[in-house]
Amino acid sequence: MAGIDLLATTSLPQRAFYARSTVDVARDLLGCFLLHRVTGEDSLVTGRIVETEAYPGEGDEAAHSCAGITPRTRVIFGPPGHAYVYRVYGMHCCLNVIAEPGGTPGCVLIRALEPICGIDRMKLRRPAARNTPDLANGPGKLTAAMGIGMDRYGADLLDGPLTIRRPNAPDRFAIRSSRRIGISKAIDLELRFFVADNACVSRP
DNA sequence: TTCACGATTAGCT
DNA sequence: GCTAATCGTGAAG
Repeated sequence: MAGIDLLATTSLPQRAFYARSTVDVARDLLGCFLLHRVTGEDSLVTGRIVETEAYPGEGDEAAHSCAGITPRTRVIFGPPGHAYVYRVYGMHCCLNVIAEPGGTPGCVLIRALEPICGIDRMKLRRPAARNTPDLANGPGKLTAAMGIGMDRYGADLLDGPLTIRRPNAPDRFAIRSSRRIGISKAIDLELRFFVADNACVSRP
């Protein structure tokens, strides 16, 4: 089974992996695997991260943490390696990974996944998807496919139902960058990173 | 209390 | 390419 193989060929990054610059974490998360044990389900759903965006908290007008510590953004100022989940447009959830040492804001938006395990359950949660790449090729799509909701706000990615694992022998792939998508401030910064020529990226 | 606005998606022209 | 759907958040009054 693919799930068992994944646990043998990948490992859980230490806290220090996340306590680095937001841009470094955003680039290094490409090719890593996101695993989720959905409440009420007995097996994991997993996907390979193929697209991310960096939101360095300091000096980035587009970052939510730019507003300072509020009930919604407090987790961004907390220890790294935790999940920042927020709701956009009143209907979709987006998943971020907290980066930088504790106290320094910074997070990485996970924008797209290549579905790996639990594809049948992803399809049930994403009836609008016409094919497998469409299941998680967008920030709102991947949280729906993976069953990730606001109940994962602040979840520790090193210990809990939501984890990220790195390949022990990373395969070589080209990384491309571009401007971030869907924002109106700091639009010139090239802080979006994605795997080149991957069918599951939200846009080439 | 009120109000404007999204780190989006799906469906239609 | 255009737009409706839909509501929490944060800033202003």
